[in-house]
Amino acid sequence: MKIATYNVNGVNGRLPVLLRWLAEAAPDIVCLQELKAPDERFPIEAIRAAGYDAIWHGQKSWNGVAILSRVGSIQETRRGLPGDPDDSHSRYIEAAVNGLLIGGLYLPNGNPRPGPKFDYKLRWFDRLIDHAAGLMASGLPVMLAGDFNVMPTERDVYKPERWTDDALFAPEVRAAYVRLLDQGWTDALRRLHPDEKIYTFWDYFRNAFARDAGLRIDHLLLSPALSERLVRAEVDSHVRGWEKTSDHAPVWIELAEPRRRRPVRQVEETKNGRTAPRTEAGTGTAPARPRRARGRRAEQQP
DNA sequence: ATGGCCATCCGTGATGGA
Repeated sequence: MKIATYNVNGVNGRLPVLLRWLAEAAPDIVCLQELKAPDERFPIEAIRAAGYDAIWHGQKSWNGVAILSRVGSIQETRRGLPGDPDDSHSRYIEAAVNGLLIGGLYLPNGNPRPGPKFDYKLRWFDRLIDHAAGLMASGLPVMLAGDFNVMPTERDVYKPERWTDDALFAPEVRAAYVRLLDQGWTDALRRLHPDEKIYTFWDYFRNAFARDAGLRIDHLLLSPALSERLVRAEVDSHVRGWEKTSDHAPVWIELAEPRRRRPVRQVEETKNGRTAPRTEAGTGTAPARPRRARGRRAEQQP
């Protein structure tokens, strides 16, 4: 199963690029950010014609998030983060899709720093961390995906020294990202590419894409049950080079099918010794993992 | 250090983005 996140920077202005990328990449599930359109102007007909169902939370001019799927129904579980009834920004949408729980998010930019926008970013981040704690505690296979507007480390910025005071790289914001990950989330791109230069955004100024002056700010975070299914994680950076493109590139992961709990006898008959030790079919030989990583079945027991 | 670009809206510039 292929799952992507893409900050489209205007879903209507970007529709040809979005449809071209959907046809080429054929993701199963997509989180979109920065729709920049009210609910009634979401291009649902074109997206259905491309083979996708969708839910969306729009807003005039700014923000806006959506979840697309071509693999079964989308059961919306939440729109908007809890913790601030006065928050009018459309920045979070959550749904159960194809056996996963997916939170699609667009974290505030926060510039200039300091200032009220930066304060809003930190408060929003705190609300995300609170909500994510509940998702993690559920033991469900959960993914948080979207534009986090945070470069986690110096490796994720083309020129870190120029960004130290920016709201995307400020110490408080990076610390909040660490607090989130410390709940047990896995940064999918970094786990599979620990030392590579990976960017997901290149600004429109100064020929940034051609110079590869980029930032890594779009992330896919996996709960333990999903992290162990992660097989690929990539950035479709060539899309950033298309005409009339977004300043972000699509980012995606590939998840293996959930491992089945087969009888031990069947495992031993069908596999040689190389894979048999990895089974969790009651052999007690599965590799040590954090307690949270136990299967759903175990979590449901009192 | 500055400004560069792009999308949106009852627009002819302002604002937000990162």
